[in-house]
Amino acid sequence: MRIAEVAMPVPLEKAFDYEVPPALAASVAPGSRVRGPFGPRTLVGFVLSVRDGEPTRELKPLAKAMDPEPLLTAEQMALARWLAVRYCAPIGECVRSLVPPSLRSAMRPVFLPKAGPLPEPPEAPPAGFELTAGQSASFKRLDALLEARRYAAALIHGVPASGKTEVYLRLLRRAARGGGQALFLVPEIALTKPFFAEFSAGMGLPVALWHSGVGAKAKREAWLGLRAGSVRVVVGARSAALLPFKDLRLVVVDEEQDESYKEDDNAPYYHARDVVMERAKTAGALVVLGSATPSLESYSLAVPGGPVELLRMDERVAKGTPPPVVRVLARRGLERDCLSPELLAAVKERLQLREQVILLVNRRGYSNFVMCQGCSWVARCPTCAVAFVHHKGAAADLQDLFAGPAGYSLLCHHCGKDEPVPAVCGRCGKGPLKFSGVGTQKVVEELRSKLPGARVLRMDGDSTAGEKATEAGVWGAFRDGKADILVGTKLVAKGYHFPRVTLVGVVDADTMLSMPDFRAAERTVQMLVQAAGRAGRADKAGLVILQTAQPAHYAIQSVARGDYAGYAREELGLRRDLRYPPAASLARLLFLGKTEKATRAAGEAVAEALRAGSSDPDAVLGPAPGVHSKFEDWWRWHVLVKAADPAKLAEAVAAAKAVPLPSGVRVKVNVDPYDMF
DNA sequence: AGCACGCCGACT
DNA sequence: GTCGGCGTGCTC
Ligand SMILES: [Zn+2]
Ligand SMILES: [Zn+2]
Repeated sequence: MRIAEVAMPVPLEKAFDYEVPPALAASVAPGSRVRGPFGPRTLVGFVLSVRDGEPTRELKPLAKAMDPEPLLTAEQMALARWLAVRYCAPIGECVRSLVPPSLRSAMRPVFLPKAGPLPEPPEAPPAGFELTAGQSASFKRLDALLEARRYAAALIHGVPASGKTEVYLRLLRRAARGGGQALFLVPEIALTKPFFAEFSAGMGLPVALWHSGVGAKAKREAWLGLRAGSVRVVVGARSAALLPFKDLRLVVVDEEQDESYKEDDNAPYYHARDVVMERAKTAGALVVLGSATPSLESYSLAVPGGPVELLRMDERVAKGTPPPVVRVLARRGLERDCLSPELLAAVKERLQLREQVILLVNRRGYSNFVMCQGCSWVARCPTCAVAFVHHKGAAADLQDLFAGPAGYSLLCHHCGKDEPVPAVCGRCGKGPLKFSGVGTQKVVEELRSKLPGARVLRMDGDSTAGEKATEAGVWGAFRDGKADILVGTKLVAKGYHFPRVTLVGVVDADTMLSMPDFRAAERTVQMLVQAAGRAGRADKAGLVILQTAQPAHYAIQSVARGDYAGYAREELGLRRDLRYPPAASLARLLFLGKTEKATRAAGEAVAEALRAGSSDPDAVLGPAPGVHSKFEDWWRWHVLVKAADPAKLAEAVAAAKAVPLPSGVRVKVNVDPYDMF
């Protein structure tokens, strides 16, 4: 009997065997879209493999082959299997993620177009462009790697405005010659209409656009065109990493540290950078990663003799421009005002020059950390090294245990450790301790009183649906010069540039360093370097003034010295000691339930089972309530599992999935997560 | 995830 | 006496 192994679009680990009726045998192959009975209903799934043999159980026959040819390529089927293993995700969901919804379950057959005549990109770059020495050296090296037509990966570590984009453009154009295909990954936030228009014009041949907002028809056209090889260049956000290619030769990942490349909401929880590197290996293509602040994931691979080649671009294109300056203002945290006299003076000076200022303030809510105002010690979990969060008795039963004077306690959101609030500093034994950071409201009030007459806009950026419109209004008003100072929670906004901003003030770097997340320092460094790159103009150096009570912190020191390599070395050492990515593999098992009791019980049961069955119980952390302990009526608790490598992690995750959960509780498994809240 | 089957409460 | 609540279990 001919048997087809079929992945159905359900969140189940396994695939299902079906009998292939002789009439369908000719059109059922790996990658074929097929319809078959599934319990009481019928579903459209994808064939993983076909074999002849004796069934070990009674099989139902497939009802139909949907298309004349397999919709998915062999490479895509292999990719689906890789996704399922790498991210501990159900195979059906992995296959599903590779097909746009309009093609996934279409009842009409999908005909694959044949590639027509292929337009060639213009050989010569547009005139009037002289590359800098740094651009030229990077381009030459990368072009040689591209010409070799073998798998290779390179990381361009280039200061902001070093002209990485021009290097990408020339490489992409080269890759698209002779039938080749190229993928340009761009962070969601940078993928604007003007950007796409300029990029398409620069390429000199049709470019497909791919992101979540692209309509069904355009997606279908792009997907089929790439599959056939007639579409040669595609620019897209995260999900473009999952597109089909006929002859992939180059992938460029711009701003490779950008967290929008990680799918953190739905299975498969993939990282686009990992996906394109895997695909480039099979296709024999070149991957170029670019960043001013490389992720530790990439940077740790870009060592001499390592799998990624490091290229540096330290020189800015506009050579006359003075480099941005980062000034560290040490504060003790005792001050009543949140804006130091030095910062205020700098703001005043910029306003007199009719320039603009952005003051960055962290979002509040999860930023209630505990810091000593005497010695700047921060209360951190001894096992996780993550800042404790100062909680107003979250769970009633916890409150009973640790009813301090005011019913507060310290909670580690990684492992769930719960401690009474200390009376004195854990380092100097004195104090006083302070319990919260600064909010935008307070900064605005202070500006009003100390700089009367300055036009101030405030942006809290909770980015809820209702606030999207007002948010755009604020960014627009600031760009149009309707205010001098923007007090906000983020530095970049989709489609906005602020050439008149010459000063970025980071009001409270300590809050960012003390976010309850093992990546807090990495994010702080990236934000500060990006801020420095964004402030300033062609004729004027940008200035970043950051206020911190921890001027000696390794992250702050590295930024002040402009020593990213030093920072990365230090951080990587810590990640190794504490077994966090990229030095180890990490899974976040997020439990979602309608009642807190059941949700927590699920976490407890799984954590207990994992610890009992493991020779390394310290590798299991939690359960702990999420930083967002409840979202849209769902309670959230999580368990973290660490492992030396992905294979060991997969074993632990499999064991976790075998634990029966209380009814009404779901679990989401996120491997190497970025979202820890 | 769906979808059916199951066994207890309050309706015509 | 049935209609329907959603707990539990299975899907080749
Ligand atoms: Zn102290
Ligand atoms: Zn902890």
